[in-house]
Parts: sequence; structure tokens; C-alpha cells
Amino acid sequence: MTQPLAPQYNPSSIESELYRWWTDRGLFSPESHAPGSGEPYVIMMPPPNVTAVLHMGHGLNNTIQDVLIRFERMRGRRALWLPGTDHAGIATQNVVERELAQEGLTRFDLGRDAFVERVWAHVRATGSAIIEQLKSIGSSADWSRTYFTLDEGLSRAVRETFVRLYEEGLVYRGHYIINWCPRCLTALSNEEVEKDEVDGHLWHLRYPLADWSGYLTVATTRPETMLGDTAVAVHPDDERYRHLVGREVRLPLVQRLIPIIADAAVDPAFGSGAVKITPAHDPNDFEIARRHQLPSIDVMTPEARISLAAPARFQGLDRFEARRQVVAELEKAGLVERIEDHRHAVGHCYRCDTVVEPRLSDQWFVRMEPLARPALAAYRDGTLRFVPERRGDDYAGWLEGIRDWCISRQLWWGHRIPVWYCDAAGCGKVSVSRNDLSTCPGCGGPVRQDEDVLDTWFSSWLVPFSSLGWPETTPDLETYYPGHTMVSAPEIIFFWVARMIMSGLHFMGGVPYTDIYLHGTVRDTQHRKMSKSLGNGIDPLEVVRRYGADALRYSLVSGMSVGTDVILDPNDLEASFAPGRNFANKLWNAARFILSNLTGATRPLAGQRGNSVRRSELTLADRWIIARCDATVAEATEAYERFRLNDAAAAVYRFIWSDLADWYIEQVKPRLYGDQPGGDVARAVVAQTFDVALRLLHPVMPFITEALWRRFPGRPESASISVAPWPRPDQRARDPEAIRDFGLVQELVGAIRAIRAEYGVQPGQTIRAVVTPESTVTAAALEHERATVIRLAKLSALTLGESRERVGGHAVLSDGTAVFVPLGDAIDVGRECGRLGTEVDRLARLVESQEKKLGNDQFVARAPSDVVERERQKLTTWRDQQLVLVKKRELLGCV
RNA sequence: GGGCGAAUAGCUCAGCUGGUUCAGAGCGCCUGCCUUACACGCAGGAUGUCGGGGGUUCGAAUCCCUCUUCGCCCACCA
Repeated sequence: MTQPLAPQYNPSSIESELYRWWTDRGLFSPESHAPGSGEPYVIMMPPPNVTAVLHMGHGLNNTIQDVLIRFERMRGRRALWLPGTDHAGIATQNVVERELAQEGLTRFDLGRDAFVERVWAHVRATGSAIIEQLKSIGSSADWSRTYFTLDEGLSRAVRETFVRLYEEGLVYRGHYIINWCPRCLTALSNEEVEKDEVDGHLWHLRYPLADWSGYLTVATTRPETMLGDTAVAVHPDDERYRHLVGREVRLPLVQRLIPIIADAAVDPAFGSGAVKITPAHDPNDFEIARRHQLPSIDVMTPEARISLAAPARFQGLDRFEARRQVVAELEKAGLVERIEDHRHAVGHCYRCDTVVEPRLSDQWFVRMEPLARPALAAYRDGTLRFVPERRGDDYAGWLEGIRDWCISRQLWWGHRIPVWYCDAAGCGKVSVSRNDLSTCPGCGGPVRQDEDVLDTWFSSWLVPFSSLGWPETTPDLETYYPGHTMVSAPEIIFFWVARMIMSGLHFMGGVPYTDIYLHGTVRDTQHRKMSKSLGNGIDPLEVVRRYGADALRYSLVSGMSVGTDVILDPNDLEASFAPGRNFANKLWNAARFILSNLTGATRPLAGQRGNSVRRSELTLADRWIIARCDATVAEATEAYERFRLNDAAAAVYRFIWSDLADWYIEQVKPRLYGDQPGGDVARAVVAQTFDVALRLLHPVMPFITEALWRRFPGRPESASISVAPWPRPDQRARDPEAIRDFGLVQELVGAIRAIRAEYGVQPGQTIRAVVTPESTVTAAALEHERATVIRLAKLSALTLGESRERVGGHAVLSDGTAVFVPLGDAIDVGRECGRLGTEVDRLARLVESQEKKLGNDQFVARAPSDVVERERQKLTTWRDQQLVLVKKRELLGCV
């Protein structure tokens, strides 16, 4: 204790200082807090985008990880939480391109090298912002190991991976239909396409037969693609069209003659049963075209404008403008049979929400099936555990239907594909190399490197080992691979989690972690995802400023149960975060009181040392709080272990507020003041239980618990709660009798307080109470805590025995103990009769239904005997209570 | 089109293996208190057909079926 604490906790005045103190001492590095000892425990932080600004999703994700890592750190594990940032190819490139657009420039104006340099400058300027923000919510990651996915080391890992997979035949270049974003001007993987239901139309178009003898109707949702049609397909068994197969239609507007073919992929029941085939703009059509050796005509530019391959009047039109014009012309020609409303899923770019265009192009792919097989096996054999369990089905389902991964991106920001082409006539060698090439290994001539970069996720899927130094065999790699817990969101399973497992198995021979905890999404009260565009976001830093990081963390943790979403109200921060702030303030004030009453080091509660508190020195209340504390240790520990962070927080909250503050501290006060007998015992009990509570709470509320814990007298200056040993349940602390007996004391005080409130007894006025204990045990307990009852119920006297008076307030405790508070004139007899009457009626109903239950032979015969016994006990108790109250009513002369 | 989840107090949610947390917590609301740790507090209180219907069982908020509403994920019927 140095200076007295202010009556109101002010988080901002201590948080940054404490954080600096932690990092100065290197407490977040596993080496420093447990040198060479303890089993490693590793969490890989999902690397935020390097340009990201902290939002609630980060807040939730990182709070969970921090709780887990702090918990395991205190349990003595060599806890490593490894952070990093992701270069985030498309996202970051978009940011800088937008910046350029402000200056009226495009990346093409700068050229590749200058543009990349510009992105680096941007990253260097803003790059550490998200890291600093993560620190301000208390994240105890080992920042000394922070990586960036474009670092030299990780780049080497990326290249090694690409080359090895190529050598194994798992990376290949192919000419396929891929998802193309016409705004980002790049290919996307299937996972990067978000399907949204859109109200569209189904156009039924008439294609005249070549000899003008009739027409064939096709149905399409994208009429503009007809400009690139090279066939019409029907099902081979479709009687309606069988006679047309092999003949030709004249493609309207283009006047190209195209064949009518038969292919089993056509669904005769959909639309007209005839499909226009546009091999360059639809994956199905592409497959059909391959089977029938049809030509592809690409009628769109990368920007999704109509290309030179289409008739001149359409060239240069945007795809949607082209759609209108194509339809208009067809209508004029009488070739539109009808237009149906049609709701269907349309792919959108996950970065810019532009409608994705299927496009035929040369891209690099990873053959996924061989990688997926072991990843699936690791789930099936129980190596991987998902929390919540059902998420494992999502994982397995995706792996089962896995498709090859398109990894090339037509961007400039990212890992350049390590492939060099030789253009020399007669050579044309394609070289895949770990080192940069300047000449062709085949002919010695000049080479040019592939222009494309790799999908961002191609570097992040390696993080569990690339961040530890792979492909080198570093000590870090040997110690911290494999890790343990992955904390992520369900939508990241496919992008990242599953792929990390595949790469881990393939390159390291084992899964990167075993437990996969998938949390929910932060939403507003209308259950909408918080987003910038909706303007329903809550800035975590604003919450930190107003309520403190601990309050933020407490609210996130307690608002979330395993796998459920967290709902916060952006319009009422008070509702969401005041509970956490209030709790912090409660702790602060409890500590203020406790610490001001500790004069020095306290006696140990249990142990062999000479001055240990002996059991015989403990009061009933002491034994009770020690037992409650012990139960809380067990409860919280189990909850943390099971990822039930909300349960852990609730257990500690309950203990601190309801048990320690409301009851124990209130009852122990007289013993703490001055030099009372037993004061040293009281101080020992209150100090020890509060110390334990702070430790149990530390993972959730690290700042305030550290600030208070450090202030205990006798604490070494260097001690930090963040590496204090985790409390363990103690068999000797278990004390069911104390729980029961002190429970009666609490009940009695509550009963008297209720009577006081009921009859408006002035708060300052003391009254008498006469209590008729149901048993000698009850009598002993009440006798023992007589002073407690007197003080907390504000009594002038507490008499155990029968009362001769009649007029007053009556109550009965759960064990049948009768309580009488003589109030004389102050009481309205009629009112008291009514009050007791309601209570008697309530008990009568309980007794009646209980008698029915126990009168049921089936119940008595079939229910387990302990259940039956318990139910009998209940009946007896309720009867006793009822009896007591009935007698009271008689005494009062109620009618 | 397939799969999954949710529905409990005005709000946000606990309630895990059917019976001792069984109808709960916090916020909000009502009444009274500036009781020297805390008004970001203390004490007392009100509020529920546990979404509807059916079933299993001695016993259902809890298990099964079904309906309704909401949400999410997956899907190449153009």
C-alpha cells in the first residue's frame, strides 16, 4: 500500500502503464516467465490484415485468445501466443488504389515497381496501428515474434511450398473457367466468392433454325452472353428435340451458325429444356464444350465490357448495358418468347462486392484432393476437436467436396509466382524455382517471370510453421509445433483453418493444433452483422476509453456462450458495457476496503508453517467463504478448460459480488476494525480469498486484477499476477456443513430485512427478533453468528426460543425455523394475516402436488430411490413450514 | 434445392447427463436508503402459458415428431 485508492476506478489512468510494465518485463514471451519448464501451449493469432482497423470482431476473437493464453500461462505452461499481420493482397491493394484514385491515378500510371513500393510505404506508415490497438485491449501476445506474411522468412516458406507442390504434381497451370472480379481485375478462389440471392429474370430466347424452318427456345439468366454462344444443347433423351440434334441454329444478332448438340448434363425439366452454350463464360458450358470439341468465344474484356469478338455495335458496352441492349434488339426482332422473374444466387467478390464474372483464363491451381484426404482422416480419428462440435461437420463436408484451389491472382501486391518462362524459339521452357532466375536453365536465354502473385491465403495457410522459421529447423519450430488451440470464426474454416491443417499434415507430418474453437459473430440488436457500411458498428477503442479494456472484455466474454453470437446495442453502450465497468468498480472498492485493513503480511490459511491459521480459529462465516472460494476455483477452472468463458466469468462474479462483498466483508467488518480478537484470522481469510478471486478473474480482466493484486502488503515489487500460480481446489476447504449453516444465517437476515421493508421500519431503527430454531444444528449456527444477524438485520436483540408476543411480522426459514419480529402498533394485523395467508396457500399448493407425486405408485416404484427420498424431504419441509405459519395465523387471530 | 442453429422476464442471455440452482442472472422497472469500500452502491420487490401443437416418460424448458418465425452455411438447373 502506497497511496490511498480513489473511490472510483479510472481504467485509463492505469491500463497503458500496466501494459508497458508487462512488456518491459517480457512477461508475454514464454522464455521469460517459465524458463525451460512447463509444457508449451501455443495459440496462433489469426493475423489481422495489415491495414485493418480494430473492430468488435477482432475484439471478440482476441479477447478469447487472450483469456485462454493467460489461463494457461498461470497454470505454468510455456504459453506462446504468436501474432502477425497479413499482407492481404486484394484488400490492401484496393486501399492503396483508392488512395491513388484520389490523386486521379491508377496503378498502371505508376507501373508495377512504383506501385508495390507505394503499398510498402502505406504499410510501413499504418502497419503497426492494428497491433497497437490489440495491445490496448490487453492482448498478451509475444510481440517480439510478430511476423508479416511478406517477410523474407515467410516468403521463403511460400516459395518452398510452391516448388515442392509443383514437384509433387500438386501445383499445376490450367486453362479453365475461374471466378473473375471485373473491378479488382483478378481471379478469385471459390471461397472468395460470396453467393447472394438476387431477384433476376429468366429470358426465353428464340434461336431460329438455320433453314428458317422454325426456332429453338433457350432460357438464360444472362442474355448478353449469347454473343459468345457456340452451340445449343438438349438432353439426348428429350423427345421434343431429338429430331433437331445435329442440325444448326442461326445465332441471333450475330448470325453465326451453331450446332444443336445432345448432352446428358442438360436438365430437360428446366426452362425450355434447351441450353445455350457459352464455353468462355460458364463453367458448365465449358465442360460441355470440351466434351463436344466446341470453340470458345470470349466476348468480354477483363473489365466485363463486350470485347472485339462481338458485333461492333456491342463492343465496349458494360455487361449490364449490353444485357439491356441485347434484350431490346431481340425483342424488336420478336425473338423474346417471355421473361420470367427468377430468384437465383449470384456470386459477388468478397472484397468489393462486384458481381463476379466466370471467365476463361490460364491460372495456377493446387490439386486439393490428396491434401484433403489426411485432413479428413485427422477429423474422423478424433485428432481434431471442434468446439462447438457440430462445426466439424462443416469442415468435413467441405473437404469431402473439395475442388482445386485457384492460387494465382492478377495483382501486384503479394508473393510473385516463382515461375519463369523462356520465350526462345525451340526452347520455351517453364522453370519453377526456389531462387530468382535471370536466364533460362534450358537454353541460357532470357526469361520472364510469371506476372501473377499468389492468393493471400497461400501464405497464411503456412503460418503455424512458417512463423516459427520453417523451412529451417529452428529451436522455435521444434518447441512450438504443433500448437494447441485455434480460435477463429466459422466463416474462416475454409479460407484458413482447413488449409492450415492440410499444409501442416503435408509439410510437417502432423496437424498444427488439436482444438478448434469457433466463436460467433458480433451483431447489433437486430442481429445484423456489425459493419462499416451499415453504420452499426461499435468502436472497441471508444469502449476502452469510456469503460476500460476490462469492461470491454468482460462484456464480450459474458455475452457469449460457446458458439453463439454476441449481441451488442450500438445505440446503448451503457446497456452493454456498464455491467463490466460496475464490476470493475466493485472490485476496486472491495480492494480499497480490504487493503486498507491489512496492516502487513497475513498469516497463511493452510500449511505447515508455525503461524498458519488453525481450523479451530475459524468462525462459521470464515469456513463458509473459504468453502465457497474453493468451489469457485473448481467451477471457474473447469469452465475455462471447457472454453465456457462466460460460465467462468459468472462464477467469479458471483463469488466476488454476492458472497465476498455482500456477505463476508459485511460480516467480518467488526473483526477488522482496530485490534479485535480474531482480527488476524479475519484478515488472513479475506486476503486469501480475495487473492484467489483476483487470480481466477485475471484472464478476463487483466488490468484491474493486476493493479489490485500488486498492492497486497508484502508483495515483491517484481511479482505479476499474470504469472502467479493458478489456484487449485483444496480438499480441506470443502465444508458442506458451513455452506448449509451459514445459508440459514443468510436466510434469517433476509427474512428480517423483508419484514422491515414490508412494514416500513425506518432504516435507522433497531428492532427485536425472536427465532425458534427447528433443530439444535440451526440453533448452534445462529448462536455462533448471533452478532452477524444482529448487525446485518439491525436488531436490538436476538432471542432464540419461543415468543410470548403475538403481534408482529412472521416468517419461516427453509428448515422450518420460525422467525418472529414483534412490531406492536407498527403493524397492521390484517395485512400480516393476508401476507401469511398467501404464503400458507403457496405452501399448501406445493404440499398438495407433492403428495400427489409421492402418492403415485409408478413414481415411487420407478424413480431412483435418492430422487424419491429427496422429494419426501421436500414434502416434510413444506409441511413443517406450512404448519408453523398456520400456527402463527392462529396466534394472530386471523380469520 | 440441401444442411445447421436459435426461439425462456420489457432487453441480452444462462439453464450441460430429464428429477436440488428449475423457472434463473445482468440490464431495465417499482419502493426505501448519501448505513465511512463502492449511488458504477445497499436493502426489498414486481414481471414468464420456457414460440404453437402433438408424443415419449412416474416425471419435460430439457428427449422425439410437427408447424411457425428468425438467422447462418453450402449448392454449376442455364
